[in-house]
Amino acid sequence: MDTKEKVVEKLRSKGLKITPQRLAIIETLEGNRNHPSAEDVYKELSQRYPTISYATIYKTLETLCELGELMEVNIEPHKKRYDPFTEPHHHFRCVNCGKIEDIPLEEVPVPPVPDEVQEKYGIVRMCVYFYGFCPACKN
Amino acid sequence: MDTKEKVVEKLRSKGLKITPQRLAIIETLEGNRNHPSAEDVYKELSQRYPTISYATIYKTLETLCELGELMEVNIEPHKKRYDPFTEPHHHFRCVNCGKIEDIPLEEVPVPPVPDEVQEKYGIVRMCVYFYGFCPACKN
DNA sequence: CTGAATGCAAAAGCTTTGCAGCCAA
DNA sequence: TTGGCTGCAAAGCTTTTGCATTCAG
Repeated sequence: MDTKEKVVEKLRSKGLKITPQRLAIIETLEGNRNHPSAEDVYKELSQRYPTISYATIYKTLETLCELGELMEVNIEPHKKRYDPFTEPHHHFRCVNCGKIEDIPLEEVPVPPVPDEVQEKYGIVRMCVYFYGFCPACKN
Repeated sequence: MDTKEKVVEKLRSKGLKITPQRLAIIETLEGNRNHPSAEDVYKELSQRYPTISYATIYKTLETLCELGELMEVNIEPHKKRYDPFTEPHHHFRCVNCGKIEDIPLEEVPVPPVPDEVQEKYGIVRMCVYFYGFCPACKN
């Protein structure tokens, strides 16, 4: 995700409205590396905005995904997580404690998709998920 | 997944019971390359076994996963799918029609996880998901 | 002013659970 | 005989939807 200012700019350029709720959600996400779920965002915001609703959270998160400012991380069955860090990278999930971490491309290099495959399937996205025991849980 | 006979053998060796429902589920899965969901299995079996329940389906699918005879495929955000073909391979999902296909390792080779990463995270599983437009939907 | 966004409540979709009765071993 | 399994119904959890109200532009 870009800076708050740039995201606001992008919203405006698409004719979307800058509401206090959207601003708050963007602020919560800016620089967030915790892969928050909708619930995480709701819990954090409901202190400041007691009347904010899940409907608004979900719709705004979807909007930000459509703008390319946010990525869905479906590493957990039945719960979407969101990642404001949209540069290509992998994800890891601890099967013991559930913690999710980024794994940089450099740590696990993945060669580009061969042209035939790219052509055959019109690949638009590739997700690599790792499961294991995080350093803290390896005991 | 192994052949029906071997899976039955494995169940028996773990002290688990061979029920008609479990047999039917195993039969449905044997050689199935469609990545069925619990609902798919239920719909197929409820003709033959009108009283079979989702509870039984889900529990049996979980049991087979624990035995290593089945793999969860979480390529779809809100629906678990199951794959009896447990050799390493990738998955593709058409963002238009939802069709799921296997992509063999040979088509998109992925180098082994580097030792440092393997050590640091105790990786037990790696999933690679591709999204795009299947040949039929590229129009 | 006006259409888009919000928030509530209800519903939807998938999965899990509690429990009484049943059956494989 | 008996502990594990089944099936029903209910509940759980996340996400979506309908709609009246509110508000940004």
